[in-house]
Amino acid sequence: MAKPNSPITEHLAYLLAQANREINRQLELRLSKEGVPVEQWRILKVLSDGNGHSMGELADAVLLNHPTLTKMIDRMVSDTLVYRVQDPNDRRKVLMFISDRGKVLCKKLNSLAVDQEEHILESYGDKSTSELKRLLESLIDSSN
Amino acid sequence: MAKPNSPITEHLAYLLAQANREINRQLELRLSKEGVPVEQWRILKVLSDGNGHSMGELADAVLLNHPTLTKMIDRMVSDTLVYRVQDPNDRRKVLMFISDRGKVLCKKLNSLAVDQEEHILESYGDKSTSELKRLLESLIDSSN
DNA sequence: TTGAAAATATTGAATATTCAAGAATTGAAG
DNA sequence: CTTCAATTCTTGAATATTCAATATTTTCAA
Repeated sequence: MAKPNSPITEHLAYLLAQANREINRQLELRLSKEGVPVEQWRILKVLSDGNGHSMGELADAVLLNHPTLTKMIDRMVSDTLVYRVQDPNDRRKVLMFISDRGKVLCKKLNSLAVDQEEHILESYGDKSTSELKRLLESLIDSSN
Repeated sequence: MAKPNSPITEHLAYLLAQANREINRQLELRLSKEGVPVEQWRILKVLSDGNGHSMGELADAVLLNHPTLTKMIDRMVSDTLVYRVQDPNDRRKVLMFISDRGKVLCKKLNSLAVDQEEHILESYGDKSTSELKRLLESLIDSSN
């Protein structure tokens, strides 16, 4: 008998891509109110601990390749949202810091993002959301 | 008292992006054995039902914008994996079909993808995987 | 101490994606 | 019928991303 080839919509990789696309689209829509791409919000959020973060560290944290990050940071420096400082302990590294202007923007973006999370909680449910988060974390863990 | 700003790693949007990136990276790695990007595998898989699918339908199914799909299909036509036929019932539409060569390739890709799914099942577990799939489907549903 | 290898970030060329506009066809209202 | 709006797909220009190569600094073994 013929093996019924599972449709693409049943693959985990596809479901993840689809869910990610949809949620990201919604978030993008909100952040566009401030004219900021999702990646820049991530960068600002990571830097908003006030510490310096190297480019490599940042690239990992915000899920961008090094060259892509470099060019995005160039733009953000032009917009005076962040600034570069050479790491005094290891001069190969560049430490990124958030500016005051960046902090102000980040706050606005955070509340837009919180809006979205709340909207998800409403339509999707408290329980499902936290369970999904748990499973995603554990999937990520098990992939390393 | 200060509101502790939740780190980016706790946002659903971030967890989805991270999981998607990782799983996609793994799949990419396997499919690269045949030199095919993930999106092309999706296209072949959708077309492998043997029916004609319009570009709009395909774009939705494989999570690509229209112009991006058009250009990717151009490449696949050059590689004789798929071909275009004008829809006789609505001449605005183009129906895409998979070629014999495309079918052969798709089979090979399917087994590479199955390898990955099995690898995930092993390291992540049967139960978690099906539960995660269920939650993702329901998230996608609730977003429409 | 020196010199080769590793780590870090950036650059430039090649490639891919996106946005806005265009061409062709259909639908449907007057 | 005719015309105008909507649908479908493609194109070209602008933008963004990636790959490979480069420059700089550090590490570490000989």
